[in-house]
Amino acid sequence: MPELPAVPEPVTACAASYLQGLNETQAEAVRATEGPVLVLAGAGTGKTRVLTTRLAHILETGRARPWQVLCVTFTNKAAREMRERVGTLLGTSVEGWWVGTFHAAGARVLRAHAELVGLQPNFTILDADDQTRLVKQLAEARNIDTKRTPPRLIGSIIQRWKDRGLTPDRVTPAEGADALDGLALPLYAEYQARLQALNATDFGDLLLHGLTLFREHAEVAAKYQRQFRYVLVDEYQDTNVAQYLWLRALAQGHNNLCCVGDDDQSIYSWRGAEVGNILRFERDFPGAKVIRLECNYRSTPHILAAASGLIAHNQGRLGKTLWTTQGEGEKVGVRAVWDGEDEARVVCSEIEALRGRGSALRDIAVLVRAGFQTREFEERLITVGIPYRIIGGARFYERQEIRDAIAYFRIVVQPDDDLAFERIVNTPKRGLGPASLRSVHLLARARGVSLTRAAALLIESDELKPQARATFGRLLGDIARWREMMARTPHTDAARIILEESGYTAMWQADRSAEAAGRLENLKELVAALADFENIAGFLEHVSLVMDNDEALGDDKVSLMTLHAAKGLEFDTVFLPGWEEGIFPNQRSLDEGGAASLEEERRLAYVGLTRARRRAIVLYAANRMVYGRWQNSLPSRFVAELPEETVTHSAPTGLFAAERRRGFESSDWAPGPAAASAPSLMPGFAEPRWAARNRAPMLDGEAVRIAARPAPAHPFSEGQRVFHQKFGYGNIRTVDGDRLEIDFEKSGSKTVIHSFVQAA
DNA sequence: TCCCTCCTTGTTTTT
DNA sequence: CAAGGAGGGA
Repeated sequence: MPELPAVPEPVTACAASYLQGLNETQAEAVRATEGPVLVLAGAGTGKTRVLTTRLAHILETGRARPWQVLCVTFTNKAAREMRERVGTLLGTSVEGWWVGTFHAAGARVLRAHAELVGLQPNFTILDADDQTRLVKQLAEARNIDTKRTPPRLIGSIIQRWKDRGLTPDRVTPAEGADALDGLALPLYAEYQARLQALNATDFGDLLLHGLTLFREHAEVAAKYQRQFRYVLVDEYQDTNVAQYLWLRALAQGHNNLCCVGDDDQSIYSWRGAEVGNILRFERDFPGAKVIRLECNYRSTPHILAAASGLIAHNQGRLGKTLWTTQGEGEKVGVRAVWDGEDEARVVCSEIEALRGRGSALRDIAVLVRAGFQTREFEERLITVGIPYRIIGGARFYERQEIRDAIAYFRIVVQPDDDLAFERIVNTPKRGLGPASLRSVHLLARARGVSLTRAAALLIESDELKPQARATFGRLLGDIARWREMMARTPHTDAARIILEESGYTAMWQADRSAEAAGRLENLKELVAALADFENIAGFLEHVSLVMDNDEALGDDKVSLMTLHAAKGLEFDTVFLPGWEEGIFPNQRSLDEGGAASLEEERRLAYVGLTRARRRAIVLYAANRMVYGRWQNSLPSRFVAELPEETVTHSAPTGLFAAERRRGFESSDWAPGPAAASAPSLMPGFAEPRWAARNRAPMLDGEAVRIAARPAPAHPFSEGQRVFHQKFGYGNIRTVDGDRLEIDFEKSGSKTVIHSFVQAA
């Protein structure tokens, strides 16, 4: 560890109470209210604290009233935290304040002036799924081969333009001609026209329309510029061009813009974030004050030095020197393993060891580069019976059943919602196939009316086959009836009745697949969630903007997630598996973005390391199954970039012979002699048949722990039928203590711990 | 309309 | 290898 600067003096005398406990730099960032300020906040330096205190300070000192401060973050989670902390700090409710996500603030501005950009104030906000379906329709109408040019790709190109603040008319002809051979730009224009016709926006529009609004209606821009005396921004390194322009437009009046961020944690360039925004801040806002928060309150010196040494390999950065007052702690473990299975085994036995020493599982995380890597860990965790949760993945409202249910609510509240209509018209199956729908579409297009309207017209005619006609009639009748019911029935009841009468619930009840039970659970949860809202319309209003799936971190479980999902979180112990060339840094990323992408991958590694409070363990495997093929892998270049004095290497004998010259064996991770000679100590686990000879020896006495595990009482017995979240239904073949061998109907025979199954 | 088979394609993802 | 989509056949 390099020499440490002096411990910052805590702010005490004469300071307002909310400044208590801040260090001098943090307090400076709070007090520097006037003019543009960039707070470069390294990982774990208390940036949220600074931001919330700053807001409190502005209000407490009477510099502004609550509605005169705009405070934006990226995620609902961050926004929620901000609101809670400010509320606590000031002892007031923050209801109605401008504290929220970019998109929520954007929507709020837009709702107030929707007509000025050709929308009605009650416009709907579409999500990614709706967008893609819309793009697909438009592409098909143009006879574009959607197999060769996937709608998703077109959608993402449109999204990137929006990220850059470009409406179709502002995309340069050259660029337009370039994108998908000139296909994308006209589709973008059509897409925007279609959204307008649907009275809908996508997420990008919430800001993009705002830009148009400010540009074309100076009086509106001026109103907000006057109103927002202070503008505060979190995670500034993640802003895209549109957000930058939007902020700049709003902050222009008083020029009191405070952006907090860390260029070293910029990991979202691939979705439009511009590191340039933060790097350029001083040029964009002349006279800007830059304050660096460099005192880290989270990690041990070794972890910090490892992360700092690694990130120092990046060129384009503003540079910070993080330091801490904490005592030494453990070095970062760097551990070589044989293959992915071995990796999962090693991590899990370490977790068991930590648990044995009194660590809570909630303080442990496994952070991977890509989602698929969690699978091996899941399997192993299930096998040894360690509870875990996966953070990220499919969000609650993105699940099929939730989206279907919401589409039902949407069509009832707003019968002209074509996207909702299409979604539910034949779900559950009613026999309304593409053939009958085609006539509805044709009529809708010809008359310029919504699909619901068109269907209503059609059933008055003999256009349709009698059966389709009757079915449409029934559906439209149902929708009208539900609509009426909503007016006089408590909305949670109404929701449940809609899902039942539509046959949607029954559809899943009849489904024998493994997920059906879970989906019904989710539907129940959805109905329960409705209780938090005044009515269904209010719920729909919020659902697209503020429904996330943050599983409470409260339960005592190990967390599994991607490095991206880990940003902003911290854990005592962090496992960082898969540090191999090709996986991390990710090959695809490198191929696409070259040197810039390598730097972003490195920042990702930096984010990963700095999540750890006390322990970080990096792992890499000698062999990895990639797309069903075994291949040898090389340790990630990032491994070599960790300063030697901050890490402890270890590898089982025989692995990575070349690296051993760098002193791999002299390590406290190395297996003891007993383990080294006991490859057969692996009850129940198949040797990789292709390499049994070289198998890495058993480590950490894991076999002993498995054998010695006591068998707690549980209610399961042989032959019993059970249900498992992941594997579905099955019958218990044998019971071995707390381990059950189960023949699953869908997934074959698996050994699982009893706590993961329930009686079926 | 449904089911089966073949083929393609495999990062990260908020709002 | 595994999953999801598309297309063909019954």
